[in-house]
Amino acid sequence: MPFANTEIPGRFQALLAERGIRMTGQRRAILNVIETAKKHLDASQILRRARKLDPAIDRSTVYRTLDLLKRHGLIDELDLMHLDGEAHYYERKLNRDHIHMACLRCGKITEFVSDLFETLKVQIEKECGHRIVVARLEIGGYCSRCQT
Amino acid sequence: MPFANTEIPGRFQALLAERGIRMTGQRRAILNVIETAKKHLDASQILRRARKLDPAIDRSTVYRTLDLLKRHGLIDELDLMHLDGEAHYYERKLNRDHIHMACLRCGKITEFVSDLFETLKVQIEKECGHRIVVARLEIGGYCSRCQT
DNA sequence: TTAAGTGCAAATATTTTGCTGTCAC
DNA sequence: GTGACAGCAAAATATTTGCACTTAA
Repeated sequence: MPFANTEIPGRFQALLAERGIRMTGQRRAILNVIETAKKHLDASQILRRARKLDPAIDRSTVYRTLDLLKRHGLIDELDLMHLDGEAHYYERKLNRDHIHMACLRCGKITEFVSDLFETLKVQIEKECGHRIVVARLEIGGYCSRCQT
Repeated sequence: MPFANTEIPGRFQALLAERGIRMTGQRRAILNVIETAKKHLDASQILRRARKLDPAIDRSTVYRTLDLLKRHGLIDELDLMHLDGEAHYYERKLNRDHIHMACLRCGKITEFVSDLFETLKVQIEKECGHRIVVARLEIGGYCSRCQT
């Protein structure tokens, strides 16, 4: 197979290489899972999917890699209102923060970008003299389909 | 501004009584701790303080009471960017949501309210057709004293 | 070569649950 | 009196760590 999925040079790999971070098969698998995920995954789900690419991969490697990516600002950690247990969810950090809304009835997660949110962050930085590194706006409520 | 708490103690008790919730010595102790707290407390800290009022109180009673208060919308659960472990922090829910900003270096938590935040919530409700029950904006960054 | 990374097993941390006896109403 | 609540112990869930072996650079 000329193009195995581990060969897809994702953005993560390039960014980590730039910083001199060592690349391993396990990390490639985990990065691949996160980069191609179509929904928010928690550590267990990432482990399960990564094992399809590299069956021997260990749970602690997943946690260590998530920690690495967090420290390098490549992923965001979400709580999603703890709709389902206390696990954290992870997603690639994009240029723009987005807001997560969790439906308390059906569990659906809706994402949302907002200029007003960006303005709010700037206002906070100005008024408080804080430098914002990460901003997480999570909302719990009822989506349009679940309202009584 | 943080904990601008001008309300009379015992407000929780009154609100719970209104709803026909049974009042026990243990609950009174826990409510008292949360109502008089001057900083955000996690479950273990609440337990420790509540035991000064009622030494036999159990950890599971604390969790069950916190759950009760959450369900009745009397307290908010915070993560505070998981600055110190994975525990949750609790605070009385006030009329107005406030934003929590955690300094990633010194750990200081700063709170503030913002009209723009209120506007943003209204905008989200309108544009997405969601009904917001709880909105949590948590920010990690560096406070004015900790900036390099 | 060798520091960084990994697997494994055990430890920690946080929260939840089953059960039985107790107490607020 | 009775249904809600509490204490206890054990389980469940989520994450971290120590250590010896392996591997990327």
